[in-house]
Amino acid sequence: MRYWLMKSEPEVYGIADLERDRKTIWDGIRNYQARNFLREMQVGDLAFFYHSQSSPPGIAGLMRVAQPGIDDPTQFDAQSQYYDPKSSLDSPRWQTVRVEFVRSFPALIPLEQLRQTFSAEELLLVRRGNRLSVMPVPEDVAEKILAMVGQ
DNA sequence: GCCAACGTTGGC
DNA sequence: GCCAACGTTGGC
Repeated sequence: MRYWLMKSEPEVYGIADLERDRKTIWDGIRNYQARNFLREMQVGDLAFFYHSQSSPPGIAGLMRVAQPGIDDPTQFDAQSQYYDPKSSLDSPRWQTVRVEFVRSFPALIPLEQLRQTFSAEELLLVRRGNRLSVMPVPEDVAEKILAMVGQ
């Protein structure tokens, strides 16, 4: 099983929103490294839903990749804050995935706990200065995270 | 609100 | 291709 971690600000779109919607397009990623990870995703991959810019920040739940290889529609939308005039229908620049809700964790796993448990080598998230919003999580680390919430 | 750590842009 | 300036992310 392949695992990922994806960040979102719960004030903008949190795990509760995904639970309500069941599925969503993970749009608005405008960072090449994050986009490259999105391009690698396959149907059935699992992704931790991370709440950033919140108090405390941490992992709030789990989702599954339902449809990979989607051209992010917001790049073509001149009204969108994610509009990219350098992108075109002929050569879209930004790809993403549709994710589906799996579960909300009974309690958020705080970033602080993740820092105490994993090294920067094990989990990119806890690397100093890390700002990447989409990243892989090694399988053994993912299993330990799931064990923390008794899954 | 501050600021460290990046990523991007653009002049040269 | 270098690198200074600027913009953004995200923890605190």
